Amino acid sequence: MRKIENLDNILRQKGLRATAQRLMICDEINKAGHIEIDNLYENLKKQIPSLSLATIYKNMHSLVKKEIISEVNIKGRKTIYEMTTESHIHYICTECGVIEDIAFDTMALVDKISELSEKNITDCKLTTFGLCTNCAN
Amino acid sequence: MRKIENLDNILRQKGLRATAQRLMICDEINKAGHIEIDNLYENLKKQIPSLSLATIYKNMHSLVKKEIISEVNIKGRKTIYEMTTESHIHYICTECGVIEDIAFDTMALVDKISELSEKNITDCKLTTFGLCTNCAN
DNA sequence: CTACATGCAAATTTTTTGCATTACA
DNA sequence: TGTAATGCAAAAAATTTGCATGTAG
Repeated sequence: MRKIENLDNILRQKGLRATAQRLMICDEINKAGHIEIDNLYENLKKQIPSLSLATIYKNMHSLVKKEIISEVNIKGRKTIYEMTTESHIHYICTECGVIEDIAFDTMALVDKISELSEKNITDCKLTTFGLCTNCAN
Repeated sequence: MRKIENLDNILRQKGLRATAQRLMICDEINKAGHIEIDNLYENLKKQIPSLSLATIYKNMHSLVKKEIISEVNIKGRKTIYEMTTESHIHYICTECGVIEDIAFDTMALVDKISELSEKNITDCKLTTFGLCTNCAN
C-alpha cells in the first residue's frame, strides 16, 4: 500500500507511456495489494467511466512483460495481480481466501532443492496455506 | 506413469461411479503425468468418439473434489491436472515448459515459515523454475 | 430400479483482436 | 508529428448449465 515513487519515470524508462489509465491501474493494484481483473475494472470505472476492459487486459500484459506487476496464480481462483516487489511468498487463508505477503528470501531454498534434485533451478514460487488470525476466532 | 491400483474401488469408496469415461480420464492423466483439458479431450476422443468436453469438465470437478486428481496452476498457462500423489513439488523448464516432479517433503518448510511468520500455516505449494537438461544443450 | 453420469446444445464467462480515434513524448 | 495507447465492438476461448437419455450399482 505504499506510495509508488516516480511511477511516471519507471514506466517511461521501461518504454511504456505514462497514460492516465495506466497510472491509475498501477495505483489501484498498489492500493489493493492483490486484485483480480474484474475488481480492478469495477473500481477504476468509477474514476474513469470511459475505461475499457480491453485496456485493462492490454495493460496487464504490457505491465507484466515489463515486470512492473506480477501475476499470482492460485488453485481455483482467477488470476490475481500485484506490484512486483522484492522476494516474498504468499499466504492464503483456507477459510476466507485472504492473501497476505510473507517476507521470505527463497534463494537458499532454491539452492537446496537444486542440489538435492540435481536440476538447474534458478527461481521458485512458494505459496502457503492456513487459517488466518481472523478466521481462527 | 505407474499403474493405478484398484481405481474402480478407489472411485467407489469415494462415492463416485466407475464409468468407462471416468476410468479413461484417470488413466490418461496418469499416463500423461501432467495434462491440460484440451489435450486430455483430444487424446480420449480417439478412444471414445462420443466423449463430450462437458463430461471432462464435470469429471475434473468431481475428481478434484474427491482429491483423486489435483490442479496445478502455473503463471500464464492453462490449468494442468495430475494424479494426487504424496508430497512433491514441481519443476518447470523456463525454455520448453516441461513439467517434472521433484520428490520433496514440504512439511519442514511449512513449520519453518509458520514459525518465522507467526502465522498458522498447514500446507504449501512450491514450484521451481530453471533450464532443464535437454534445453541446456 | 434409481440416483448418478453422460452427451448435446445453449448460455456464460473470460480473454483476445481489429480498427478507428486519441494523446503522450 | 509519429507511435503507442485507448475504447468499442466483435470474435475467440474457456467453462458452465439444463435437460433428456443412458447406465452403474
